[in-house]
Amino acid sequence: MALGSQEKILEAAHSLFEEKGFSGVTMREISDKSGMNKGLLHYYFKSKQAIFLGVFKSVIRIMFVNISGILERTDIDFDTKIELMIDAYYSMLTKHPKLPLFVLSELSKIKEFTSNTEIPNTLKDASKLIEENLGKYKKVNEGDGFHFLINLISLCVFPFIAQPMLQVVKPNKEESYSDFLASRKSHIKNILIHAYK
Amino acid sequence: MALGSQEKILEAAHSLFEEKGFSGVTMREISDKSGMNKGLLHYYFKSKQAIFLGVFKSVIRIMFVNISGILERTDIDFDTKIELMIDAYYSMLTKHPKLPLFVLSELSKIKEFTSNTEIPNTLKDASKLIEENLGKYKKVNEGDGFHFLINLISLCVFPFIAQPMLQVVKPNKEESYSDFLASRKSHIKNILIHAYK
DNA sequence: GTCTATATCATGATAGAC
DNA sequence: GTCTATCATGATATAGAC
Repeated sequence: MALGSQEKILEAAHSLFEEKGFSGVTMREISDKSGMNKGLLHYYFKSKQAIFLGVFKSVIRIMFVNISGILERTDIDFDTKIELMIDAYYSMLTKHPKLPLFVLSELSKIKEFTSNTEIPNTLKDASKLIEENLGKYKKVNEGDGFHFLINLISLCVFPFIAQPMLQVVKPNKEESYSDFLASRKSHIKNILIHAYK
Repeated sequence: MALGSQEKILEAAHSLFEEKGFSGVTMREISDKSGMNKGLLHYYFKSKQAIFLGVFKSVIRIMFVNISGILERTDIDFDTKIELMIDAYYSMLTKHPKLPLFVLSELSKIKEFTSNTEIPNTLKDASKLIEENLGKYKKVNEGDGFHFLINLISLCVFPFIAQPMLQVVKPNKEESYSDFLASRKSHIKNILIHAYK
């Protein structure tokens, strides 16, 4: 798959921004990593912020695309839905372990140009699905649908974003941190299913 | 409490770094916010990194000081320990909601000068306490002590650091996000106590 | 200890040749 | 579309007067 110049720029920018954040990356670095001339960056994008926005929008989609699909399904029971959502998060996190920390970190810094972006709209779509799909399961108490979702996401995502800190604290050094993360998958399923039974 | 020049610099730097990250802050900003002359910054600290390191060390201490104390206690039972630890995290997070995201984000970027810092040592201290104190409770399965600790931290901390994203997704708009966070406190206690019973 | 002045370099962005 | 050259600015850091 031969990438066009614009794609090359976005791809290089993606990996750089994800690693160092918006203000930690220079146009020169994006130019070097993508192999594209510095002038070209400004031919395709009017500014550094514009490149960042392009990256950020695609990254948000990666974060939510699998999960939305599962939330929408009505042909499976509660326990299966839990399993599939955890699988979906793990699939995303295994492919893109640094992605959630990047998104959350940048989102907390962006104040000025939040309104310029379509980010909130992309997110808001998930909001209805939560209420509609989780609310009707008897095992979830009235109004606890959102708690449930947050619990699931917290238990899956946090150990990934806190890896740099937790792998230092981890007691059993014979087991690698990625093995530990993998072992958590069934652990999380058990906890959630028991907690809501 | 009159602050010395060095403290003024660190205090201003703390709030700026926490908000915008290492590379998002300039020496000029620290100078302006602290009211200290730009030249003075270099009189007290040899570089921007040195200021950052001073801030980072104090911030790590804030994150762990309360929790370590509770882990060390042997005069209380399992359920009480859960409650106190959640209270300790909530106390810390309410005072410093942006602190964990800042620490984790910077920690994931720091590669080069990790070894120069004492950060890992500060963290490693918590490691022993986990095994020694949680391992002897019968309710925790063999080897699940670390899982338990990660669950507790994930459920407490993640909703704070993901606030910019989750408050957009949140379905019940009548309830504020901080009210939701507060209501989670008892929710988390219930889940953890039930899950390990 | 505090300040001004300045050195040195890197930054994002533009203009214009090809 | 692609490239070079350059601008204007802002960055960290230093030297030295007071």
